[in-house]
Amino acid sequence: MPLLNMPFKALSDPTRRKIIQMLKEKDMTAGDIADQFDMTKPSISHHLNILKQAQLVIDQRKGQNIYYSLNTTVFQEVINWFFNVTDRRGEFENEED
Amino acid sequence: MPLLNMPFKALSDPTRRKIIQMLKEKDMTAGDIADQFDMTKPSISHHLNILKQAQLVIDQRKGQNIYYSLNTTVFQEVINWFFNVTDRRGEFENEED
DNA sequence: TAGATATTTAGATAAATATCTAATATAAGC
DNA sequence: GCTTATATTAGATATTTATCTAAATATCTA
Repeated sequence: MPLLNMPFKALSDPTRRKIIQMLKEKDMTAGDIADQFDMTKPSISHHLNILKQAQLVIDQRKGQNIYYSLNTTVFQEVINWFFNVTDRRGEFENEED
Repeated sequence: MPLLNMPFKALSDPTRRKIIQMLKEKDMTAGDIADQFDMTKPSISHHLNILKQAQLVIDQRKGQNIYYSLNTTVFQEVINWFFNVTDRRGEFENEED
């Protein structure tokens, strides 16, 4: 099954895209992330889990907090998919997906 | 509402991504597209409609056939979203979405 | 205009998704 | 060890989505 399916699915939700953009600025705890949304913590936790499964973010516990940060490697693969479609291409051919 | 939401949603489905990649190679009729999938024509028609609403494809009737082709302008905006996240950036800032 | 071909629209349904509340886990501090 | 703070897991529910069959629309041709 397509490697890129999970990241594409993960990025199809506006809340998750916003989380990505927040993490671009700085690493954040789950709680700090949740505070930025009009949504319960379990809901945000669910979104973070989907981002994590798609390998778009990494989590790391520090004491009571769990810090989330971006994992840009998968983004590169998604960008390559777009390059392939628009013919502008990255470094390597990518017939994936 | 985020301008990029529809294209992101549209691209979250593997069938639709495959259609995009087929259209990258050449313009195709709805029927020819449907033939490449193990799925009914109405289902493909539905997928084509979602791609059209997201402005990722354009359709044009020619006689009995309706030809679909890529509309790369919106792809560029999506790519810019990724550039913004990965800090590699396109030509303009894009705080959209 | 009747029949054939290409495609979409309508309506139904099963599966996936986003969200909530309540309960559980994990760590820190007294 | 108990209490508080942070975060996740479990379970329920409403909405969205992908898919199908059947019906409708549009175009061509004889």
